[in-house]
Amino acid sequence: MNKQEQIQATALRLFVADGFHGTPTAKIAAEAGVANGTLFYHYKTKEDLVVALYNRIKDEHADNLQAIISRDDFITTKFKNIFIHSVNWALNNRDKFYYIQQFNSSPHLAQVSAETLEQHTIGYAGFIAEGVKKKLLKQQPVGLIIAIFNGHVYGLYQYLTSAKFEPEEQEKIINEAYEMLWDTMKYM
Amino acid sequence: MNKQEQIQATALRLFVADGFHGTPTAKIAAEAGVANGTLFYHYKTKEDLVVALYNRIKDEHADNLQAIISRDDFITTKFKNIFIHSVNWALNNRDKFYYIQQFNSSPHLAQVSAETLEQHTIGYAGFIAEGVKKKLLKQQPVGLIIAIFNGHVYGLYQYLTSAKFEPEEQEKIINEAYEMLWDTMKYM
Amino acid sequence: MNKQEQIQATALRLFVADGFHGTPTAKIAAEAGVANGTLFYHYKTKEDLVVALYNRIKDEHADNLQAIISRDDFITTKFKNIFIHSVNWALNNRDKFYYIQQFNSSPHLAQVSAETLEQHTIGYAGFIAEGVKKKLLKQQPVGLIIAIFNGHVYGLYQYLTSAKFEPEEQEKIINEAYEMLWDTMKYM
Amino acid sequence: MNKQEQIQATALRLFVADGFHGTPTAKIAAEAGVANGTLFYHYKTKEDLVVALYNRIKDEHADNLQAIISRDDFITTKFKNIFIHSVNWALNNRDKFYYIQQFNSSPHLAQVSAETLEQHTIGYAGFIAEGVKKKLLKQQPVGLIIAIFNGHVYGLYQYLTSAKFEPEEQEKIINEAYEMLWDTMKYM
DNA sequence: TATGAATGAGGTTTCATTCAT
DNA sequence: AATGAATGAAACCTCATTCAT
Repeated sequence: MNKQEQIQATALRLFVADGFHGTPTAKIAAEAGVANGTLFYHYKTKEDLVVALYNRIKDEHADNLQAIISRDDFITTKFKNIFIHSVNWALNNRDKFYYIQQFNSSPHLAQVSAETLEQHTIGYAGFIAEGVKKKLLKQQPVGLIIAIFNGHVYGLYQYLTSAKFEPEEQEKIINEAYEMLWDTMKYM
Repeated sequence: MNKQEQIQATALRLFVADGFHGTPTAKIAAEAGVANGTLFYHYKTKEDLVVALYNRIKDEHADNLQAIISRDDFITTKFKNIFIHSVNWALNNRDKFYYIQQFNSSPHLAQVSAETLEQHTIGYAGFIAEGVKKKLLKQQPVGLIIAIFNGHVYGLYQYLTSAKFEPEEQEKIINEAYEMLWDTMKYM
Repeated sequence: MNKQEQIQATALRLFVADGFHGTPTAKIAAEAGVANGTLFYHYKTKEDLVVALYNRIKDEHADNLQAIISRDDFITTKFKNIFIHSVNWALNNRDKFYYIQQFNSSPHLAQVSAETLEQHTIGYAGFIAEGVKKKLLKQQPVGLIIAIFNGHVYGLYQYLTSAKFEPEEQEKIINEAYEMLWDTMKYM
Repeated sequence: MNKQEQIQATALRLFVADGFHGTPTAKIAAEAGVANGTLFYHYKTKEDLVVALYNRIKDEHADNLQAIISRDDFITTKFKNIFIHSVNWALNNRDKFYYIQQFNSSPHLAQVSAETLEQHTIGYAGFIAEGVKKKLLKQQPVGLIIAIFNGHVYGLYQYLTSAKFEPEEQEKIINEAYEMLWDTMKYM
């Protein structure tokens, strides 16, 4: 892990624990084991670091989804896999998921160009559009379907993290939540 | 509007625009038209102001919902009304809705006692529990239903604010989204 | 002397001794006996302080000259008095005079509007124009005469400060330098 | 142009535009097209670069004057040539001339030994002394004459750079300013 | 109840300089 | 002779908070 990665990993941990503004750059540098100036050698400003971290996580998640979308499965299978994967990714990467939420409801979001934001959902949107076109999904705008899909993931995540569930229990809940989502999404 | 209210109204506007930490107390005071010290006369600390604002908005929203719940309607009607009202409230009070999100995904949340948080959903939870018991809603934990309900509201809100819709168009979308939600929630 | 004046007086002393950039704001505050933040309460930035100091000294000097110009003397007498006064002012306020030089040959000068700069010479320029018109001074552009006048003052100042002269000796040199200047300036 | 010269040329340009302290070494290196470390390979410190640049310019100017002084002309002709040349050099090398002013009114000046400073005027001073001795110039101390001479050059320069003059107009002004200077300097 | 000058701890950022390559 | 990543001291500035009025 090079210094840039050390900085990003430490920043993620601290941002999630204390918030963007609750985390001094000096603390990030210290805990990452680099000098104060090194952080600013790699990121022009603190804001730069915040945004870079966001983009990296988004990219990482988008790449994962892309891998699922590219697989040679039925659309309905893909749809389920995307849901299951998204929820599990969120649960297994709570810091990253929380960071994305935090970032999305902060003024930092304005620093990310609409273009960049769109690219994070591009493969995804194409896939949903196909599902709508083939009348496997409800005849609603792609944007609406994605938004509700994400809301569903978010709601389920909130529930699962509000208490401690056993692995099997958790799996069962996810599957049931998927059935509920499918009731919402399926054509007819 | 007295000075306290001026301060809260200004704080809300600025917090939403620039974030909690992007908004100095001095700026709030200046734009509220009061002296620097006045803010601290009414709120012991900045954090106090942040939390007081959160609680006031939450209370306001909870009171609205309670009014709907208390009406002498069928449960299913109430359910729909709550959804419609929640979405419309969010759309008509974007600053307040955004503020709640922002607050929820920030370390400030820890300042609010679990007790206080619970009180905001108490009437609401009872109503859902009744729906489950009477087999009008899916046989799932109340917490899960509420979480998914909120996720649905949130997803729809995101969609409706991602572009400019005409009033009638918006209303139509909300109704369709409600149908989708109902598909998820209804028993059988 | 209020805090603002303490800050300006200390800043002048330190800027002259160590230069603008060689003088930390923290040092100014400390030696002025005020808190660090107090400096920034009165001057938005360090640059602000630098410019305010410049303007105050310029104003002070311009007021002095104006007093001489306003006296009911012959123009030639005024001319001599202005020269003598300027040189003596420079010698008795070395810090201020040096500060002006330092400022004039620094990028800070660009922060002062042309308008402000002009106001510092306005009474002065009118007086020279009158002398030219009445054929007491050489028939040259007012700007050129002022520039050479200032150059002469500056040159004499440099000489007088290059070594230690006795008061009478100094007075004699100033008078002789005035005669030299007058040879340059007089009509015919 | 080798790397050292690139660095000096870039440094001059940037120092004049932004001041010594307004110009980071990193910027000099970048704009000179060399690596950060290269600057420090050639100059031990930034101060070293600043002083080296000063000395190089001073030497260059002194060499020019020496060439004029060495010519087999009448003293009065030399005197005029030195003045004309000095003004023209300043006008044609505004960056260098400005740099010298800036340096002279900065704490950097203290880094240059008195000895070095003297060497820059040595030939010059001898020539003036001769003029005084031969009663071609006023019977005043050499130092005073040089100081006023320089003040005159400086004043004229200020005037000529305060506005845009046509070449012929400029030449005429310089000649008239010379006549004014000569009125000051000439014996009787 | 309200003010606003004053505070000082602490934050982000800059930048001359070093050093392994 | 040249590089550029890394450094850390120190700079400027912000801002929540206090307090005498």
